[in-house]
Amino acid sequence: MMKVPPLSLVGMERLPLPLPFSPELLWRYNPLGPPSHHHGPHPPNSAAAAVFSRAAAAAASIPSPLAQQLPFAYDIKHTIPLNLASDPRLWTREDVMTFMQWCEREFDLPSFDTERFQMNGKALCLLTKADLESRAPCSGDVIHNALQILMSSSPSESPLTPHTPSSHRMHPLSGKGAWSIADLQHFAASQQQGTTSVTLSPAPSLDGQAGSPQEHGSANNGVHSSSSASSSNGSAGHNSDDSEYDSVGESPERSPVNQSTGSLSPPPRPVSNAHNHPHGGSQQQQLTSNGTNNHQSTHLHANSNGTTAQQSTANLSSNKSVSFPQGGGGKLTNNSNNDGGEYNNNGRLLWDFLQQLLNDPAQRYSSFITWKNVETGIFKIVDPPGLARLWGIQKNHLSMNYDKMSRALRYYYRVNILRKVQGERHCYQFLRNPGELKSIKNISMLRHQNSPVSMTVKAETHNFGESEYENLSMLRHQTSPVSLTRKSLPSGDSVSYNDNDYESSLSMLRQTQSSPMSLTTKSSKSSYEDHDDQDDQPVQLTVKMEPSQFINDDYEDVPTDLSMDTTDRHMKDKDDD
DNA sequence: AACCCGGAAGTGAG
DNA sequence: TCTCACTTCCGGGT
Repeated sequence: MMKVPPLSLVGMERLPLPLPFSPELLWRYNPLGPPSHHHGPHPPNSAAAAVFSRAAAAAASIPSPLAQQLPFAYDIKHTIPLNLASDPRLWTREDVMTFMQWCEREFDLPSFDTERFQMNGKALCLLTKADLESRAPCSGDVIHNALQILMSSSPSESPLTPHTPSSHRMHPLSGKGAWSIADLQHFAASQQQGTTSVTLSPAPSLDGQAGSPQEHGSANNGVHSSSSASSSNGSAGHNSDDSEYDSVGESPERSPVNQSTGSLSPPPRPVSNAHNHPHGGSQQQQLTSNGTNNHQSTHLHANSNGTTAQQSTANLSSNKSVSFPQGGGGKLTNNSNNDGGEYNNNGRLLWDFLQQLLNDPAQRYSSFITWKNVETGIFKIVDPPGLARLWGIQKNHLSMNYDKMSRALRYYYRVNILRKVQGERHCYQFLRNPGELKSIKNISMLRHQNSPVSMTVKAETHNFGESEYENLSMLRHQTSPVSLTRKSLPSGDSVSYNDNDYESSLSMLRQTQSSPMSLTTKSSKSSYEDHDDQDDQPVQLTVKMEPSQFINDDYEDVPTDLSMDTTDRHMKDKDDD
């Protein structure tokens, strides 16, 4: 198994985006990459600003320990006004102003619109480069790079710095607002250096929100709604420091990563809200320092030298706001402390990862993956190789490609998390909403509920109207504990589920509900690879149901005049032809 | 050639 | 040791 293949992240240039997972991810990589970037002190003049920018970018791409080796990084750190803390995240609003004015002088930058930088240092650091550039068009990149260097040289916040559990819980964005391309490249380089393997810690997804076909249609009105949903959660995510974020004039401009990680990585929250409150007021981050949850799942990371983080605690403890109790490094936290008992998989699962990309408030990943119809959960992988690379990074499988990733996607067919949108390349459809998925302890359980194929709806992507969708949604809800399975169609058998089939299926459902069938659990090597025993049956409708979940009345409401064509997934291509 | 499919075996984390 | 959620590889189809 090639986890770290000899490939670089060539092509990551096309990924000028922060990944939606926590920048702490980078910490896991040993900072053993050669300090190839070495730049002299930046010239303190405007002509050198570009050089500075480039140098800073290079420096910023280097993990903190390396950055600290850079004269440049050293310089800027010691050139900023003395009254400024070396860690910009500790700055007050006034400090930010001081810094901005210093930058103006130091780099001969145009005057800033101070109104646009009415924020504290932490908020400033949360701004992405794009954010900064939008606020300071001619100098945002410089500011960004300067901040990156300062942050990088601040031990506690270095993405690559080993850290204590407490540091681990810093605000996901505080360390590094985003993965720069350089980050990725450096990461790849460090991987090639034979540094240790890593476990990535993605940001958690937002639950039960956008992209969930089953979410009440009103909950998501397209991209923007998902964005707003995330945003609302995002603000919720900044618990202890909300007041400070207030200083950020335009919260939407806050770093999307920040938003996504903050909002998408809700610590423990009541499960009941996952479904009922798409916008999850419940997702208010319980970020108090009591955080037993936090510590529970946090890890102590050691770098290659075996040293554990030690230097960060001071900073972090002094900066209360950064403690962001997220499921410790993104472990699948089945934290018993979790009131709701939901699993916070933190984007570790593919579906969650995709949801995070899709629901990115700033839509920064739309060049990789985008909703085609958020109402129905249909999305398109715009850049399959790119997305696969992102996923590979997320999982530390750098040899990931679309072929492999799509195989993982196909496993979701069986558990009715996804289906393929027929006839459209790279188009898939979520069949379950994230909240629902998160409430499921493990996906394999779904196969017992919806095993291999439930009534799969052949939806027309473009005209899958909301009403129709609602029907489908309802149908899926109703049939959630039930699956209709037909397997092993003989070749040439073109029988498909037409409306009549669907009717008969419903009929079966209604019948079986009065005589519930018990679930049979099989163990198999591959959790998704269960097979029913009827494989030899030409056409076999199997109804599996979970009596306890079966509600009679629900099926009374199932529309019988669905205008959609229902078909068995297994039939798809044959039928289409 | 790219995409899509699903079987089979393997992997790493929990 | 077992399960889970993939990952990897593959042969076959479109």
